Amino acid sequence: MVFAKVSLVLSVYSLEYNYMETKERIIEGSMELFFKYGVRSVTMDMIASHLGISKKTLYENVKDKNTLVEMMAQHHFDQEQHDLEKLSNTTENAIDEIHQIAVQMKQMIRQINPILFFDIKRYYPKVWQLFDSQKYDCIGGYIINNLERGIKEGYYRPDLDVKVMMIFKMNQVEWAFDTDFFPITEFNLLDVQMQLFEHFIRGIVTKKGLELFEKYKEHEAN
Amino acid sequence: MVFAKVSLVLSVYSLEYNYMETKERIIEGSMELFFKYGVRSVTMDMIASHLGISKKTLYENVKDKNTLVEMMAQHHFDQEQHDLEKLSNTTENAIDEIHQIAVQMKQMIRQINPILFFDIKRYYPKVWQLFDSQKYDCIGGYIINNLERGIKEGYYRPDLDVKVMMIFKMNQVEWAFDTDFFPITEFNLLDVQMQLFEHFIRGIVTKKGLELFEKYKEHEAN
DNA sequence: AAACACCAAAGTTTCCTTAGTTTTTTTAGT
DNA sequence: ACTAAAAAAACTAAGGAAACTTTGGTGTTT
Repeated sequence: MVFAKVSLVLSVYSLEYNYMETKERIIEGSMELFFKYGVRSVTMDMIASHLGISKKTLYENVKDKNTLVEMMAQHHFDQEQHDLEKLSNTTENAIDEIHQIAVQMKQMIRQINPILFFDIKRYYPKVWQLFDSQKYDCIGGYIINNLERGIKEGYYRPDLDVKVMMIFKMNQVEWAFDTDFFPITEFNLLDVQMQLFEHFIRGIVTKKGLELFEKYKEHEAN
Repeated sequence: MVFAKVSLVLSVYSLEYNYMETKERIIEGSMELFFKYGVRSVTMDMIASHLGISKKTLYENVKDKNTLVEMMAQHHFDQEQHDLEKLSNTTENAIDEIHQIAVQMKQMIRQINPILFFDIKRYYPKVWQLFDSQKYDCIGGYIINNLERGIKEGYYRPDLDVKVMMIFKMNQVEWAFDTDFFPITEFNLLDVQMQLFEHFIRGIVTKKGLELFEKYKEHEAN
């Protein structure tokens, strides 16, 4: 009787194992490898092997490597966006919010081998461009909202041109990922980004905002 | 009249008994083969043959191979849990208990071909994930109880963060099964796990606890 | 800068095995 | 003898492993 119950539960669970699952698995699995080793050094054979499927099956689900990289990047971008959107509703103020953005960026940079950005930019320039424009639409809008929120709350300087600041910030992030300026062998990507992020914040806050920011920084250090 | 009634009851009873018996046999029988040869190399034909039933009968009781792997894993997990729960009531103290856990783990590893874990993780990732979360709920809780018991009895250090230790221990076990770190061709899985288990115990005990642990170790060597 | 050679990896194809299903044969019970 | 159930055998489709072909990135030479 009890045993039959368990068996029933497991049967229902098994039904989810279908087509969408395979594609999702492929994206997640390839993302793990790309994050760890970059794109160029991860072969399609490796991905198939990692997933326990044949190359044939992989190609039945994915047109080619280029498409896979796109899908992976889109997936990651969507996730990132989703995480950002959650912050608007769960943070107390603009400083808390921008501080959480920094924390999230830190986590992302920790789990991604910097060679990933290099590889995509160089070998998959279309993918790079695709997300370059999406970035301005989505994340850019998000930054503008945060800036406006901070101005309203009195934490950011009221004379900020929010559009200029948005463009500046987004270019700064991209610029700091550029290995021409900050060669990987000389600079720690995480350090560079965090340095520039703090610099940006310090440039936009009021006295009141700075005090609050220092508090959050202190809280994070403990 | 009465005779006809009894006969009906017995028929219903034996039908239920037969059904449960077959499914149980299938799980136990497939578990024997999976433990010995892993999952991938054990075919449904082999299982049917091993059990002396036809493939048709096998599929009348089990939806598909995926479901069978899940059922087998659940069955094994339940057994493991049951065995663990018995230890709380039959052991004299926390050291005795954790020592018995080590003994049980040793027995389990002895009877399982390591390729089983590899196969499930790679080819049945959903099954792997299913039991990953269950692990933290059940076995994690059990470890915390043992740690709290040991602290109360004076065998474990009172400043232990039991939650941190639980998560650490569970991740350690999983990590030691990872063939990326410990290739099967170079390492004996049992040795690795026992080494790490002893190291873990030595890290949590008081002086008093260590003396007692040494006693149990000595007793086991004889 | 262009041409060339090399070779690993992307992408494709082939052959085989196995999961799952169906049909045929055998067995057991009445 | 009859029938239902189970076993054995045959079948189909899908997926895996391996082999094969093509491509593109890189290095060398002119």
